[in-house]
Amino acid sequence: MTTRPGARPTMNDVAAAAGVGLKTVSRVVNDEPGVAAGTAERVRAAIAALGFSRNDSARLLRQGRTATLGLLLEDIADPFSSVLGGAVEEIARGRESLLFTGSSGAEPQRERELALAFCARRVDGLVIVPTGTDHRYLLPELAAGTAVVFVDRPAGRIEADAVLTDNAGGARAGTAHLIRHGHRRIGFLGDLPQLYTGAERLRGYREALADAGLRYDQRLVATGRTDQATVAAALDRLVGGPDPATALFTGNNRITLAVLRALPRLPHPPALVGFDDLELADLLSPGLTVVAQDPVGLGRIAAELVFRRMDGDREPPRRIELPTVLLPRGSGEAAPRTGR
Amino acid sequence: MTTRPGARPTMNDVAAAAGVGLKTVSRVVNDEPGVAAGTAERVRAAIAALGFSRNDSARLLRQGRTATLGLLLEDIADPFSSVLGGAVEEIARGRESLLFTGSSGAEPQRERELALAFCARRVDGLVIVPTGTDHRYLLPELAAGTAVVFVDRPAGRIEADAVLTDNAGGARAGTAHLIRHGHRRIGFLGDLPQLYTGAERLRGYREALADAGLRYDQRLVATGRTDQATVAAALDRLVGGPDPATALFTGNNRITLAVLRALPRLPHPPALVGFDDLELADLLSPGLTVVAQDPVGLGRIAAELVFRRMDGDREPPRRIELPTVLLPRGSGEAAPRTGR
DNA sequence: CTGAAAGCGCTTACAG
DNA sequence: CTGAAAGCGCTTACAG
Repeated sequence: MTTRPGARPTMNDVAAAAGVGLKTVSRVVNDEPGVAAGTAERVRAAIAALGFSRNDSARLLRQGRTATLGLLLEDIADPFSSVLGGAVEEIARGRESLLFTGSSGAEPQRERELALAFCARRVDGLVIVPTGTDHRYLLPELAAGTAVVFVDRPAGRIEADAVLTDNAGGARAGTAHLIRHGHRRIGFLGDLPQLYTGAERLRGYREALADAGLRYDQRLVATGRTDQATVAAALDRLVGGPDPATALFTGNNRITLAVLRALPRLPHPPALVGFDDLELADLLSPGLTVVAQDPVGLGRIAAELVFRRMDGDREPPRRIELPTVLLPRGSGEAAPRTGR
Repeated sequence: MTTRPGARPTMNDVAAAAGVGLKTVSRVVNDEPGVAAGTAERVRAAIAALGFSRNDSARLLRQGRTATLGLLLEDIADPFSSVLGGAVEEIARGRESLLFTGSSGAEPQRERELALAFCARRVDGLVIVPTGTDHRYLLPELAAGTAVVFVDRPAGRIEADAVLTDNAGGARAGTAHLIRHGHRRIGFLGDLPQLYTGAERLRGYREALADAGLRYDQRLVATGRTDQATVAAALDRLVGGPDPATALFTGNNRITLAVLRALPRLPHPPALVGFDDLELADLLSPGLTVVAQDPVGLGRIAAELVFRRMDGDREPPRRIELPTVLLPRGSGEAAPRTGR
């Protein structure tokens, strides 16, 4: 049976066609008990004849929930974001929840617009990789009972759940690894220290130096933009001069990639440990040694936490830190050239 | 002003607080003209005092649309899916549309469940990377006016828009590239030929052989599962024996990766061209020659098409094929060993 | 076993 | 300039 495009039959249409009340149709559609077999059969026939399917948006409006989670990433096209998102999706699936997904593109303004758009749709919960540093705009939503969990970076200026990587610990371990292999001049190439993860990783680097009794030398540290040209210039600075770096610790994936692309130009490539893993890292020569994060764990635990909050957990905001894993593959185990 | 958690003020609450009618609140909230300045001010004060924010789900129910697109990928965590999804997101953003996202995990059953769940929420349109081969379950939705566009693979058993890669052309070009470099024994490692993309790429491989007057030899073709062990075994078969392959064409990313991991074991690594690009492909040694697809283009064009349909385009279903690009980086330009 | 009425939070169509 | 009534497509609470 064909109806004109755009015209969907409703429960009312089914009720009329079957010659029953609206509520009886609702009972059949939702498999509620207490409908005579014959009545149910007529209703089902009408449903099939009209091609009826329940409008879940209307249903959920009446029920006062949306069975929907908002997932706000930095950039869905980025492997870290998408793997994290995949883990959130898997947990959400087990809870019969659909997912609104959006990317902030690292723009606080867009983060806010999207987060509030999700809330305006009345998502039951929000999992957010924040970009901005002031999340007071979410206070009314939190007060209204929306569950919000921050991932990868903590919330700014509000108290909220956060699931984070042990950034400082990871950077400390990666730097210590280079020190253990004989390096004393270790360069750090990182994000802007205004970014939470950037600052934490720099802190870990400094801690490792201090642990080993090495002094912190600002000339070995470059933080800023992560495009190829900027990183290449910073690299030249760190490995040039009278007392150059013999090893590098790179503070994130984009920087690691830029360094890898710039390394072939150098006569004496430094040892290298990168923060965060890359898909083909083991196939490079030498293999790329990294401090690996756990994006799956971040997403899974954040999603589990947001559902726990939705289930009524009213404990004070939690901060969970996931450990990193050092994966030695060759690039981080080279001895310093000057040490030979 | 704090309310008890879970209790959101509605327009009715605002109207009561401001001492005006419901419709006046609606006018102020939606910036409609025709409200006296003083009245509007009182309403805005009440909105601020109560912390009101409009429920867009309720609004959209009344308006008969959802301003939402459903995006069904194979696996959001996979780079191809996520890059394609990012392009869809960007187009959707320009149209003020939110995105429901889900992954079929290559399971037809799950694809169907998710697609129908999106439709039950009454998404305005659906962009779907199909896994199943029978999409008649979408006929009622299409009849009801939901815009549906298939990406990467065409729909099965229904007529619908499809935005595809020129799989056969790409595989043909990649294979011809190897032939041009002197190879006469070229192995093909591919997906199951039941999969659309797998079959098309095998077809392109055969066409290139025919173009060059080379005969098709089944002993040089392996199709099936794409896990490491299966691919490694197939590789051994193709490069072993009396008349081995001197070059390989790999039919997708997972296979290319598995081959790269297995290659170091071989005494005489064959030349290699892979279908689909990898992030670090240029940093391998030798660089990996690939036939690159355009996941951004696929997503963007599919999204533009779905919006055009939503805008009322009733032309017959379209099939759009995007070209591939051959990127020579070293692995595909090695001459055959036996030719030396 | 069945269904009429009210309501979820808004907008639409209309009247003053 | 303002607002009461009806309605979007369902469920809830209740009465028979």
